[in-house]
Amino acid sequence: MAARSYLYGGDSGSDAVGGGGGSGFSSVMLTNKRVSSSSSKPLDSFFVSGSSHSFVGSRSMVSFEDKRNGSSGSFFRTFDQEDNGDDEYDDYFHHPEKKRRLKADQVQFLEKSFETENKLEPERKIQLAKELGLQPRQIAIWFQNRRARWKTKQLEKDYDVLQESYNQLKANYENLLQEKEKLKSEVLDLSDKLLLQETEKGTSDSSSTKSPFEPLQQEHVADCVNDEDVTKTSNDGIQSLLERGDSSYLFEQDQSDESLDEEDNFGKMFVTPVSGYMLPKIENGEYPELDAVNSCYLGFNGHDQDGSEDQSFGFWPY
DNA sequence: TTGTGTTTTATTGCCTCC
DNA sequence: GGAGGCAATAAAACACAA
Repeated sequence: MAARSYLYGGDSGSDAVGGGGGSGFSSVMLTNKRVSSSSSKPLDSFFVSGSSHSFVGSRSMVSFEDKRNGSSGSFFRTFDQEDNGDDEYDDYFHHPEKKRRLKADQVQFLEKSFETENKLEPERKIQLAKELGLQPRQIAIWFQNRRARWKTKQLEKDYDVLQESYNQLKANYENLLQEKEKLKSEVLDLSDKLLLQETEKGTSDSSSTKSPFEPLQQEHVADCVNDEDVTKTSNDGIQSLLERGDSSYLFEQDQSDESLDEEDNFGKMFVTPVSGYMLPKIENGEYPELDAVNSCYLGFNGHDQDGSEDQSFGFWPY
Protein backbone atom coordinates (compact mmCIF):
# COMPACT_ATOMS: atom_id res chain seq x y z
CA MET A 1 0.00 0.00 0.00
CA ALA A 2 1.09 3.51 -0.60
CA ALA A 3 2.44 5.57 2.19
CA ARG A 4 -0.20 5.74 4.80
CA SER A 5 0.38 6.11 8.44
CA TYR A 6 -1.52 4.50 11.22
CA LEU A 7 -1.72 5.85 14.65
CA TYR A 8 -2.89 2.65 16.20
CA GLY A 9 -3.22 -0.92 15.26
CA GLY A 10 -0.07 -1.08 13.28
CA ASP A 11 -0.53 -1.96 9.64
CA SER A 12 -3.42 -2.04 7.34
CA GLY A 13 -6.36 -3.21 8.44
CA SER A 14 -6.64 -6.80 8.75
CA ASP A 15 -7.59 -6.14 12.31
CA ALA A 16 -9.61 -3.06 11.65
CA VAL A 17 -13.33 -2.88 11.79
CA GLY A 18 -14.98 -2.82 8.43
CA GLY A 19 -13.26 -4.29 5.48
CA GLY A 20 -11.05 -6.52 7.48
CA GLY A 21 -13.74 -7.71 9.77
CA GLY A 22 -11.41 -7.66 12.65
CA SER A 23 -11.76 -6.51 16.16
CA GLY A 24 -10.63 -3.41 17.82
CA PHE A 25 -12.60 -0.94 19.66
CA SER A 26 -12.62 2.73 19.26
CA SER A 27 -8.91 2.88 19.52
CA VAL A 28 -8.98 1.17 16.18
CA MET A 29 -12.38 1.91 14.81
CA LEU A 30 -12.34 5.57 15.57
CA THR A 31 -8.75 6.19 14.93
CA ASN A 32 -7.40 8.27 12.14
CA LYS A 33 -5.85 5.73 9.92
CA ARG A 34 -4.27 8.42 7.85
CA VAL A 35 -2.10 11.07 9.31
CA SER A 36 -2.62 14.38 7.69
CA SER A 37 -0.63 17.48 8.17
CA SER A 38 -3.57 19.59 9.08
CA SER A 39 -5.96 17.55 11.07
CA SER A 40 -4.57 14.16 11.61
CA LYS A 41 -1.79 14.83 13.91
CA PRO A 42 -1.49 12.12 16.47
CA LEU A 43 -3.53 14.07 18.96
CA ASP A 44 -6.38 14.19 16.50
CA SER A 45 -7.57 10.90 17.74
CA PHE A 46 -7.82 12.25 21.19
CA PHE A 47 -9.65 15.28 20.06
CA VAL A 48 -11.38 17.14 22.79
CA SER A 49 -15.05 17.28 22.15
CA GLY A 50 -16.29 19.96 24.41
CA SER A 51 -15.00 23.28 25.39
CA SER A 52 -14.93 22.20 28.98
CA HIS A 53 -12.72 19.25 28.31
CA SER A 54 -9.10 19.34 27.55
CA PHE A 55 -8.90 15.62 27.16
CA VAL A 56 -11.59 13.10 27.72
CA GLY A 57 -10.31 10.08 25.92
CA SER A 58 -11.91 8.01 23.27
CA ARG A 59 -15.16 7.57 25.08
CA SER A 60 -16.17 11.15 24.82
CA MET A 61 -14.89 11.44 21.33
CA VAL A 62 -17.75 9.38 20.09
CA SER A 63 -21.25 10.38 20.73
CA PHE A 64 -23.29 7.77 19.07
CA GLU A 65 -26.95 7.33 19.15
CA ASP A 66 -28.49 4.07 20.05
CA LYS A 67 -32.03 4.35 18.79
CA ARG A 68 -33.04 1.15 20.41
CA ASN A 69 -32.58 2.45 23.90
CA GLY A 70 -33.39 5.98 22.86
CA SER A 71 -30.32 7.48 24.36
CA SER A 72 -29.81 11.05 23.40
CA GLY A 73 -28.61 14.29 24.73
CA SER A 74 -25.78 16.67 24.36
CA PHE A 75 -23.07 16.09 21.86
CA PHE A 76 -20.61 16.58 24.64
CA ARG A 77 -21.41 13.89 27.07
CA THR A 78 -18.71 12.46 29.21
CA PHE A 79 -18.56 9.38 31.32
CA ASP A 80 -19.73 11.33 34.32
CA GLN A 81 -22.66 12.70 32.48
CA GLU A 82 -24.06 9.40 31.34
CA ASP A 83 -27.25 8.28 32.98
CA ASN A 84 -26.37 4.66 32.62
CA GLY A 85 -22.68 4.91 32.27
CA ASP A 86 -21.91 1.34 33.20
CA ASP A 87 -24.17 -0.13 30.57
CA GLU A 88 -22.83 2.07 27.87
CA TYR A 89 -19.37 1.46 29.12
CA ASP A 90 -20.04 -2.19 28.48
CA ASP A 91 -21.43 -1.35 25.08
CA TYR A 92 -18.34 0.47 24.06
CA PHE A 93 -15.71 -1.60 25.68
CA HIS A 94 -17.13 -5.09 25.58
CA HIS A 95 -18.58 -5.01 22.08
CA PRO A 96 -15.69 -3.45 20.37
CA GLU A 97 -16.69 -4.36 16.83
CA LYS A 98 -20.02 -2.54 16.93
CA LYS A 99 -20.59 0.49 14.84
CA ARG A 100 -22.76 3.21 16.23
CA ARG A 101 -24.72 5.64 14.18
CA LEU A 102 -24.45 9.31 14.71
CA LYS A 103 -27.20 10.99 16.61
CA ALA A 104 -29.96 12.64 14.67
CA ASP A 105 -28.93 16.11 15.79
CA GLN A 106 -25.35 15.41 14.84
CA VAL A 107 -26.46 14.32 11.41
CA GLN A 108 -28.67 17.37 11.11
CA PHE A 109 -25.78 19.59 12.00
CA LEU A 110 -23.57 17.89 9.46
CA GLU A 111 -26.28 18.12 6.82
CA LYS A 112 -26.55 21.86 7.30
CA SER A 113 -22.83 22.18 7.07
CA PHE A 114 -22.84 20.08 3.93
CA GLU A 115 -25.47 22.32 2.39
CA THR A 116 -23.28 25.34 2.73
CA GLU A 117 -20.19 23.62 1.39
CA ASN A 118 -19.82 20.00 0.46
CA LYS A 119 -16.08 20.08 0.68
CA LEU A 120 -14.38 20.05 3.97
CA GLU A 121 -11.44 22.26 4.68
CA PRO A 122 -9.21 21.12 7.51
CA GLU A 123 -10.19 24.05 9.69
CA ARG A 124 -13.85 23.36 9.26
CA LYS A 125 -13.32 19.71 9.93
CA ILE A 126 -11.67 20.55 13.21
CA GLN A 127 -14.41 22.97 14.06
CA LEU A 128 -17.17 20.51 13.30
CA ALA A 129 -15.43 17.82 15.23
CA LYS A 130 -15.23 20.14 18.19
CA GLU A 131 -18.86 21.12 17.98
CA LEU A 132 -20.15 17.61 17.52
CA GLY A 133 -17.81 15.80 19.82
CA LEU A 134 -16.60 13.56 17.08
CA GLN A 135 -13.22 12.82 15.68
CA PRO A 136 -12.11 14.86 12.68
CA ARG A 137 -11.67 11.59 10.89
CA GLN A 138 -15.34 10.80 11.44
CA ILE A 139 -16.30 14.18 10.04
CA ALA A 140 -14.17 13.56 6.98
CA ILE A 141 -15.68 10.13 6.47
CA TRP A 142 -19.18 11.47 6.90
CA PHE A 143 -18.56 14.15 4.28
CA GLN A 144 -17.01 11.66 1.95
CA ASN A 145 -19.96 9.32 2.21
CA ARG A 146 -22.35 12.22 1.96
CA ARG A 147 -20.70 13.39 -1.25
CA ALA A 148 -21.04 9.89 -2.62
CA ARG A 149 -24.76 9.87 -1.79
CA TRP A 150 -25.16 13.32 -3.31
CA LYS A 151 -23.45 12.17 -6.47
CA THR A 152 -25.71 9.15 -6.73
CA LYS A 153 -28.75 11.38 -6.37
CA GLN A 154 -27.42 13.74 -9.01
CA LEU A 155 -26.85 10.87 -11.38
CA GLU A 156 -30.41 9.73 -10.83
CA LYS A 157 -31.66 13.21 -11.58
CA ASP A 158 -29.52 13.43 -14.68
CA TYR A 159 -30.79 10.08 -15.78
CA ASP A 160 -34.38 11.23 -15.40
CA VAL A 161 -33.70 14.35 -17.42
CA LEU A 162 -32.05 12.36 -20.16
CA GLN A 163 -34.84 9.83 -20.12
CA GLU A 164 -37.40 12.60 -20.55
CA SER A 165 -35.38 14.12 -23.34
CA TYR A 166 -35.11 10.76 -25.01
CA ASN A 167 -38.84 10.18 -24.77
CA GLN A 168 -39.53 13.53 -26.36
CA LEU A 169 -37.08 12.90 -29.16
CA LYS A 170 -38.58 9.50 -29.73
CA ALA A 171 -42.06 10.97 -29.91
CA ASN A 172 -40.85 13.59 -32.34
CA TYR A 173 -39.19 10.96 -34.42
CA GLU A 174 -42.35 8.88 -34.57
CA ASN A 175 -44.34 11.94 -35.58
CA LEU A 176 -41.84 12.65 -38.32
CA LEU A 177 -42.11 9.08 -39.51
CA GLN A 178 -45.86 9.40 -39.76
CA GLU A 179 -45.51 12.67 -41.57
CA LYS A 180 -43.01 11.14 -43.92
CA GLU A 181 -45.36 8.28 -44.74
CA LYS A 182 -48.11 10.73 -45.41
CA LEU A 183 -45.90 12.77 -47.71
CA LYS A 184 -44.78 9.63 -49.47
CA SER A 185 -48.32 8.69 -50.33
CA GLU A 186 -49.03 12.22 -51.47
CA VAL A 187 -45.99 12.17 -53.74
CA LEU A 188 -47.03 8.84 -55.15
CA ASP A 189 -50.52 10.07 -55.78
CA LEU A 190 -49.33 13.21 -57.49
CA SER A 191 -46.85 11.25 -59.57
CA ASP A 192 -49.63 8.97 -60.73
CA LYS A 193 -51.74 11.91 -61.72
CA LEU A 194 -48.91 13.56 -63.58
CA LEU A 195 -48.04 10.40 -65.43
CA LEU A 196 -51.63 9.92 -66.36
CA GLN A 197 -51.76 13.48 -67.52
CA GLU A 198 -48.62 13.03 -69.61
CA THR A 199 -49.90 9.81 -71.06
CA GLU A 200 -53.15 11.40 -72.11
CA LYS A 201 -51.28 14.34 -73.53
CA GLY A 202 -48.91 12.03 -75.38
CA THR A 203 -51.69 10.10 -77.02
CA SER A 204 -53.39 13.26 -78.20
CA ASP A 205 -50.18 14.89 -79.36
CA SER A 206 -47.40 12.44 -80.09
CA SER A 207 -45.08 15.14 -81.39
CA SER A 208 -45.06 17.18 -78.22
CA THR A 209 -41.86 17.94 -76.36
CA LYS A 210 -40.55 15.46 -73.92
CA SER A 211 -41.91 15.62 -70.49
CA PRO A 212 -39.45 15.99 -67.69
CA PHE A 213 -41.13 12.97 -66.19
CA GLU A 214 -40.54 10.76 -69.12
CA PRO A 215 -37.53 9.04 -67.69
CA LEU A 216 -39.60 8.11 -64.71
CA GLN A 217 -41.50 4.94 -65.12
CA GLN A 218 -44.36 4.61 -62.77
CA GLU A 219 -43.21 1.32 -61.37
CA HIS A 220 -39.79 2.82 -60.82
CA VAL A 221 -41.33 5.65 -58.87
CA ALA A 222 -43.28 3.21 -56.81
CA ASP A 223 -40.19 1.15 -56.13
CA CYS A 224 -38.26 4.16 -55.03
CA VAL A 225 -41.02 5.45 -52.86
CA ASN A 226 -41.06 2.14 -51.08
CA ASP A 227 -37.36 2.28 -50.58
CA GLU A 228 -36.47 2.55 -46.91
CA ASP A 229 -33.66 4.91 -47.63
CA VAL A 230 -35.45 6.89 -50.22
CA THR A 231 -34.53 10.32 -48.95
CA LYS A 232 -30.89 9.45 -48.81
CA THR A 233 -31.10 8.05 -52.29
CA SER A 234 -32.75 11.22 -53.44
CA ASN A 235 -29.97 13.25 -52.01
CA ASP A 236 -27.38 11.03 -53.63
CA GLY A 237 -29.09 11.54 -56.95
CA ILE A 238 -29.04 15.25 -56.51
CA GLN A 239 -25.41 15.21 -55.55
CA SER A 240 -24.43 13.15 -58.55
CA LEU A 241 -26.30 15.47 -60.83
CA LEU A 242 -24.62 18.46 -59.33
CA GLU A 243 -21.24 16.86 -59.62
CA ARG A 244 -21.90 16.15 -63.29
CA GLY A 245 -23.24 19.64 -63.77
CA ASP A 246 -26.26 18.02 -65.27
CA SER A 247 -29.36 20.00 -64.62
CA SER A 248 -31.37 18.59 -67.45
CA TYR A 249 -33.44 16.55 -65.06
CA LEU A 250 -34.32 19.49 -62.97
CA PHE A 251 -37.92 20.22 -63.32
CA GLU A 252 -38.31 23.65 -64.79
CA GLN A 253 -41.38 25.57 -64.10
CA ASP A 254 -43.58 26.52 -67.00
CA GLN A 255 -42.92 30.24 -67.04
CA SER A 256 -46.23 30.92 -68.66
CA ASP A 257 -48.08 29.80 -65.58
CA GLU A 258 -47.27 32.32 -62.87
CA SER A 259 -50.30 31.51 -60.82
CA LEU A 260 -49.09 28.00 -60.22
CA ASP A 261 -45.82 29.30 -58.86
CA GLU A 262 -47.51 31.66 -56.51
CA GLU A 263 -49.93 29.15 -55.25
CA ASP A 264 -47.82 26.18 -54.45
CA ASN A 265 -44.20 27.05 -55.16
CA PHE A 266 -44.17 24.24 -57.62
CA GLY A 267 -41.43 25.97 -59.56
CA LYS A 268 -39.09 25.69 -56.62
CA MET A 269 -39.30 21.95 -56.75
CA PHE A 270 -37.63 19.41 -58.99
CA VAL A 271 -38.04 15.74 -59.51
CA THR A 272 -35.14 13.55 -58.69
CA PRO A 273 -34.05 11.24 -61.48
CA VAL A 274 -33.58 8.15 -59.39
CA SER A 275 -36.42 8.07 -56.97
CA GLY A 276 -38.85 10.36 -58.67
CA TYR A 277 -39.25 12.47 -55.60
CA MET A 278 -40.08 16.12 -55.82
CA LEU A 279 -37.60 18.07 -53.79
CA PRO A 280 -36.76 21.70 -53.19
CA LYS A 281 -34.61 23.16 -55.89
CA ILE A 282 -31.13 24.28 -55.09
CA GLU A 283 -30.69 27.90 -54.14
CA ASN A 284 -27.29 29.59 -53.86
CA GLY A 285 -25.58 26.26 -53.91
CA GLU A 286 -27.56 24.92 -50.97
CA TYR A 287 -30.62 22.82 -50.55
CA PRO A 288 -32.83 25.07 -48.50
CA GLU A 289 -34.98 22.36 -47.07
CA LEU A 290 -33.10 19.25 -47.86
CA ASP A 291 -31.23 19.20 -44.62
CA ALA A 292 -34.46 19.37 -42.78
CA VAL A 293 -35.82 16.57 -44.90
CA ASN A 294 -32.84 14.41 -44.23
CA SER A 295 -32.34 15.33 -40.63
CA CYS A 296 -34.39 12.48 -39.39
CA TYR A 297 -32.18 10.09 -41.24
CA LEU A 298 -29.04 11.57 -39.87
CA GLY A 299 -30.24 11.22 -36.40
CA PHE A 300 -32.70 8.41 -36.45
CA ASN A 301 -32.35 6.35 -39.53
CA GLY A 302 -32.37 3.21 -37.48
CA HIS A 303 -29.45 1.75 -39.36
CA ASP A 304 -25.82 1.54 -38.65
CA GLN A 305 -23.35 2.61 -41.24
CA ASP A 306 -22.87 -0.97 -42.25
CA GLY A 307 -26.55 -1.17 -42.96
CA SER A 308 -27.44 -3.40 -40.08
CA GLU A 309 -30.46 -2.71 -38.01
CA ASP A 310 -29.92 -0.45 -35.10
CA GLN A 311 -33.11 0.33 -33.33
CA SER A 312 -31.43 1.59 -30.19
CA PHE A 313 -31.09 5.22 -31.03
CA GLY A 314 -31.45 6.12 -27.39
CA PHE A 315 -28.50 7.24 -25.42
CA TRP A 316 -27.54 6.21 -21.96
CA PRO A 317 -25.20 7.99 -19.66
CA TYR A 318 -23.54 4.86 -18.40
C1' DT B 1 -39.17 -13.63 15.66
C1' DT B 2 -36.79 -13.95 11.58
C1' DG B 3 -35.33 -13.29 7.01
C1' DT B 4 -34.25 -9.82 3.79
C1' DG B 5 -33.38 -5.46 1.79
C1' DT B 6 -31.63 -0.77 2.68
C1' DT B 7 -28.87 2.69 4.93
C1' DT B 8 -24.96 4.22 7.38
C1' DT B 9 -20.29 4.07 9.04
C1' DA B 10 -15.81 2.88 8.07
C1' DT B 11 -11.76 0.70 5.52
C1' DT B 12 -8.87 -0.08 1.58
C1' DG B 13 -6.53 0.84 -2.56
C1' DC B 14 -5.75 3.84 -6.16
C1' DC B 15 -5.28 8.33 -8.07
C1' DT B 16 -4.25 13.28 -8.34
C1' DC B 17 -2.32 17.42 -6.72
C1' DC B 18 1.12 20.16 -4.63
C1' DG C 1 6.25 11.65 -0.93
C1' DG C 2 2.41 13.17 1.81
C1' DA C 3 -2.44 14.57 1.98
C1' DG C 4 -6.82 14.10 0.60
C1' DG C 5 -10.55 12.57 -2.69
C1' DC C 6 -13.05 8.84 -4.73
C1' DA C 7 -14.77 4.11 -5.94
C1' DA C 8 -15.50 -0.21 -4.24
C1' DT C 9 -16.53 -2.75 -0.53
C1' DA C 10 -17.44 -4.69 4.27
C1' DA C 11 -20.19 -4.88 8.03
C1' DA C 12 -23.19 -3.03 11.56
C1' DA C 13 -27.52 -0.84 12.18
C1' DC C 14 -31.96 -0.30 10.83
C1' DA C 15 -36.68 -1.05 8.58
C1' DC C 16 -40.17 -3.97 7.50
C1' DA C 17 -42.92 -7.70 5.76
C1' DA C 18 -44.32 -12.48 6.65
